[in-house]
This record gives sequence, structure tokens and C-alpha cells, in this order.
Amino acid sequence: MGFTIKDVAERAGVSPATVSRVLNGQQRYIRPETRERVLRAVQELGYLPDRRAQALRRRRTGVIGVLTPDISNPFFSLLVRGVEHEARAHGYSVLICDSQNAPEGEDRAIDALLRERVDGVIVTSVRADNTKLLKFLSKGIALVVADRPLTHLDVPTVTVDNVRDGYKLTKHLLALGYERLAFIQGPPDTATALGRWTGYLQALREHDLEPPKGAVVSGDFTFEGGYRAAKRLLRRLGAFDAIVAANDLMALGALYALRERGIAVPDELGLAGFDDIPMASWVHPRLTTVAIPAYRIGKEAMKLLCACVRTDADKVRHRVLPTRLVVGESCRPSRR
Amino acid sequence: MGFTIKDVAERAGVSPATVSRVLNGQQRYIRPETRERVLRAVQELGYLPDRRAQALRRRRTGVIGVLTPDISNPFFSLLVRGVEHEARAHGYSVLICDSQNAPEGEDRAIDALLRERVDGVIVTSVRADNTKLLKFLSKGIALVVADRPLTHLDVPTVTVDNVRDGYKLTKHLLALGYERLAFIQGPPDTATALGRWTGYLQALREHDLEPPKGAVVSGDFTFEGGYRAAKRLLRRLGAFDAIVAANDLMALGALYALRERGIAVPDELGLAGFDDIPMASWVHPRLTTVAIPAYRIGKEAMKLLCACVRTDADKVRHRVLPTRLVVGESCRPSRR
DNA sequence: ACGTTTTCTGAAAACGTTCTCGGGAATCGT
DNA sequence: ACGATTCCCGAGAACGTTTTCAGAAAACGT
Repeated sequence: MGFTIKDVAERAGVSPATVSRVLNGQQRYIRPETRERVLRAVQELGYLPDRRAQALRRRRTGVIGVLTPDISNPFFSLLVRGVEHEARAHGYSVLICDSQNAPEGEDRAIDALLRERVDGVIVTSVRADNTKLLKFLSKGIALVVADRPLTHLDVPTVTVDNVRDGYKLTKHLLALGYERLAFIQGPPDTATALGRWTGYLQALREHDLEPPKGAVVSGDFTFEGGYRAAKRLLRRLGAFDAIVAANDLMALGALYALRERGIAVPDELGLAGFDDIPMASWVHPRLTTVAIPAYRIGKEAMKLLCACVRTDADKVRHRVLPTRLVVGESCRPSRR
Repeated sequence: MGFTIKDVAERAGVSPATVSRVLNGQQRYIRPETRERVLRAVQELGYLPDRRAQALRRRRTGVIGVLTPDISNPFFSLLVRGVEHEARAHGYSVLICDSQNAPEGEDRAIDALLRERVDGVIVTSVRADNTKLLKFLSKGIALVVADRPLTHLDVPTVTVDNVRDGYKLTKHLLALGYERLAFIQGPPDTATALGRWTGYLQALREHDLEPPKGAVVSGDFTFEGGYRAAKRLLRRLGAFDAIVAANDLMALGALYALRERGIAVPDELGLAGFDDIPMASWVHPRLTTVAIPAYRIGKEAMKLLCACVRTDADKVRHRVLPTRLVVGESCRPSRR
């Protein structure tokens, strides 16, 4: 059935040790003719080394794990893609664990990653304070946090400045003439959602404004959640002149709810989000949003992880990537 | 750092064998007190067995692979989700390999899966005739094909009837009064794309119609591809009164192109696709499409795989799941 | 009280690799 | 021609589990 290194050795008339040496690119100290024979045997049998046996013997698996709250969220699937691309370049393969946006799912995923003995982990946690992540560190597994900073752990981190983004977007809307900005929040225990909310509040305060009464509702970062949140908001129609959603997916859900009710965007209500996921530019009107470089976040996180693994000098490095305000057509140019 | 079964054994004052027995649910022949001591030691050390060592010793890894052409395509991410859900229920974990829609990527992924010694594979191949898949069978690895049937292999398969779907949708459009249906094709070597195209041709022939000249263009199942294809089509504007795309993602890309050109759907042009991905119902007008039960396909494929592994009586079973025509608003009710 | 069965547990051999030794053959320097 | 290097390669011990085998201790039947 499956051939082992012994089969190859036998066929080539050498010892397993030699086969291993040939395959692992030990260039020197191998007679060309021997190498030739081994490679031919490998070829003929279609031999592929057993990764699990390799991992057991070498003290590393060559696998890094990425813990994501929701892979079907385009933002994270882009981030993962960034990780994968960089990982491949370094010879790692990636194991994706989806926590389904649930703390229990996250704990399960962490155990799975520990059992798999991954060499490192890139995590965007559901909760900002998951202490179970400490397990990685205590077992000497490199850990890098992407996108969502943790409160209790000082580890390398690749993020954006969510407060600044929230502030930036809100200021933009205020500058356009909007004054009563409804807000659809994200999960309250993620730093991302919290940061954007904080920035929003800051900007309002600067204009001596407050969130309109009853026009702040909670969501869960999904399209459906945004849709439901918007429906709740619409009961207070008139209390606000624009909606800011804590991410694009919810903004799109809101857009759907508005269209359902026949409310024109941006003519009757402004709408904005965060992330600039591909779909944000596919809809009409093109969503005004803040572009978060998800792919680059993943890529940089992987780079940091490699640095951690190589030089285990754990000088904690944080990288904060720049973002860009994307002016779409979902907020009208100016009020007058 | 990482604790082994020996550490646990030592701490509990028993042999590794006993620890293993306790952990693997060998209920009988273990003194309750011993079990107690072992479990406490496991608890205290936070011991988690090494999956790789386990896999090496037992002759199975408990991992099944799924080979998908493009995980960022919502259709496949839904399919994978179906696989995952069912797999978890059977105690399997899944390893996702994305071939990036490229034959070379697929070959690489197959090798990866072979090296990982997965217990089984669910594959939706890029090419209908990839002979490299035979390797799985020759190594005794269970193989189930999902969504895209293969031409050269007789293995368990879960599909829909693409020809029927293409026929069904086309008939629907013809019944609405459309007569000159442009077509955006999918990758020519996938059975899915081919089947839908075939069904489309069948339906046209029944009405003594032909594809409008110059209004058949090729695409690659992506949003961007659909967008570009539509732009090409628009050079022949007037030669057709509706566009059928071989999947929803391309239809959405086309929708974007039409909007860009200020062409109203469905007033000036009809538009339809296949799959009924979530986004098809998020846009305006709601896409007319044929709903393919991606999640169920994944789920059923996993069920078949389990059946294969258990009873290696390889009685090939094919399952063809029903589909449903979803009448949206992207095709006008009737022509008059 | 003495075989016989039933419970419980440990020693040790796998699983498929890699890697450290060490030893034989070839090459080199003189 | 002969010690000293330099090349090449095999034996065998790991890596962390599971599982077979067998043996000791306890329970049982007479």
C-alpha cells in the first residue's frame, strides 16, 4: 500500500539512512551514483515521506496554526490567504482552525492546535482576554496576534489603529454634514469593535455631539447581524441621518434592510463601514469605508512568526499598519 | 516544555501503557482508583496526546482532506463547511487544500495530502480528468468526489445534474420571453461548466434557437472574470437580451459591469446565474439563479466517505441531489 | 485448599522517520 | 609506502504513542 523509506532503501540497495540523507538535500558526502539510484527508486515507487513520522523525529512539524473567528467572513479569508502565501514561502503549511465566533469553539481549537504540536500560531481571538492562549507560550510555541490585540498578553502583534480609524471615518461623515450618526456595534469583547466605537465617540465629542438616543445597536460582524440591527434601527427612523456599522459585512446587511424598506442610500440616509472587503466595491452605491489591509496583516504576522521561531529572542515587536479612507458613494457629498 | 505520556505515567505512579488505556476509554480492566490517579495527573500537567505519534502507531490519522479549487468562492466555502460539520460528528478533523484553480496547484495539493497520510479525501477537481487522483485509490485511501464528476474514475460521487439545471434555467428565461441569451462560460475543463452549457444548448435547440453570434464568452468562475467577460459582451450590445453566467459569482461581476455602463437590470437586460450563493440574495435586483445545495453536497460527501472507510466494500454509490430554481428580480416577468 | 477464571498492570515491540556515531574505503601528503 | 585526512555509508538509538503478551493478584468454583 503505502511505501516506506525501507522499501526505497531495499530497492536502491542502500540503507534507510542513506535514503533519508539524499532526500533531505544533504549535498556532500553522497556518491553521485548512489544518489542517482536512490532517486530512481523514489521515483519508481512514487514514495512520499510520512510527514507525521518526520515531525516526530525532527522536533518540529513544519505546520503553523491560524486561529480565526470566522473563515467565511471575507476579511479573515483574505487575512488567512496572506498568511498562507508567506508561510509557503518559508516552507510551512498552515492549519486553519475556525472558532465559529464562539469562545468554546476557540478553546476547542486551541486544544486541537496543541495536540497537533504546531510550531507556531497566528491568532485573531474572539475574546480580547483569552488566558488559554498562555498555553502556547508555556509550551514554547511561538505566538503572534493579528488584527485583534489582546489585553493581558504582551506578544508580537500586527494590527491597525482602530480608534484612529473610527475617528477618521466619523470625522469624514461629520465633515460631509451628517450630524446624527447611528452606530451598529460589533461583538463587545473584541478590541476591533471597541476601538472603532471609541474613535467614533471621540470624534463626536470633538463636535459636541452625542450618539443619537436609541440609535446605537449591537451586532455580531455578520451580514445577517447587520440586517437585523438595521431593522431595529429603522424603528427609530428620523432619529439619525446616517448609519455607521463596525464592519462592512454588517453595513451590507444594513444596506439590504434599507433597500427592503425603500430607503435610498445616500439620498435619505448615509451608510459607512470598515474593512473594504471586496464586496464593498461590488454593491451600489459603493460603500464608504476604511480599508484595512487584511492580506498584508496576515503576511506581516507570518513574517513576525518566522522571526520569533528563528531568533527566540522574544523582543516583542508590534506593527501597526496604515489604513486608508475609501470615499464611496454611500454618503452624499455634502449637506445643503 | 511539552509533557509526554511518560511524564503523566511517572506522576501517577503507573506505566505509560496504563495511561494510554485510561485515555483511550478502555473501560474494563482498570481499577477505578488507578483511573482516578491517572486522570488527575493528566489534569494537573495539562497533558494533551501528540496526534502525530498517535497517528503513527494506530494506522490511521483521523484526518480527512478536502481538495477545493477556490476556498474564497462562497460556494466552496459552504461546501467545506458541510464537510466539516459532518466530519466533526464522526471524530475526523479536516485538512483543507486549495488548488487556487490551477492544475499545478492541484497536483501539489494531492502530494501534500498523500504525505499527510489522510484517511480519506473529498475532492472537487479543477480538471475532470486528473489521473493523479488514482494515487489515492492505489494507496487504499478512500476517495469521494463532490460537485464535479470525473470522467475517468468510477468512485462515489455527490453531484447535481448540471445539464438539467442549465436546461431548467434557460427554459425559464425563454418562457419569460427572452430570445437571445448571451452566455458567460466557466472553465472549459470542469464538468459543472460544461454541463450547464450543454443544458443551455439543449433548451435553445428545443426552441429552434442558437446562441447569439459573438455573445458567448469565457470566464473563470470568479467575480473579476465575470466582470471582464461582461465588458467583452457589451461590445456586442444589442445582439442579446439577457446574460446567463455559468455561476453566480460571475453573474455578480457582470451585474457590476452593467451598472457601471448604466444598463438597467432587468429592464434593459436580463441576468441569471447558478449556485444561489448568499450574495445572490444580497444584491439588487435579487439574482435569478438555480440553487445548488453546496452545504448538503459537502455533508453527503462526508457521509459517503465514512461509509467507504468503514465497509471497504467499494460499491460505488452516486448521489444526485435536487436543485431549485430561484426566481429573483434580475429577469423581467414577461416580455410584451 | 487448590485449580481456574477473571482483573488488572507493566515490559517491550512496533509505527516511519532522522541523526549521531563510528568504521571502512579512497585520497592525500610526504 | 604509510599515517592522516577526507568521503561515503550503515547500525542503531531516538521521537511519543498504542498494543500485544504475559504475568501477578484477586475472585471464584468445587
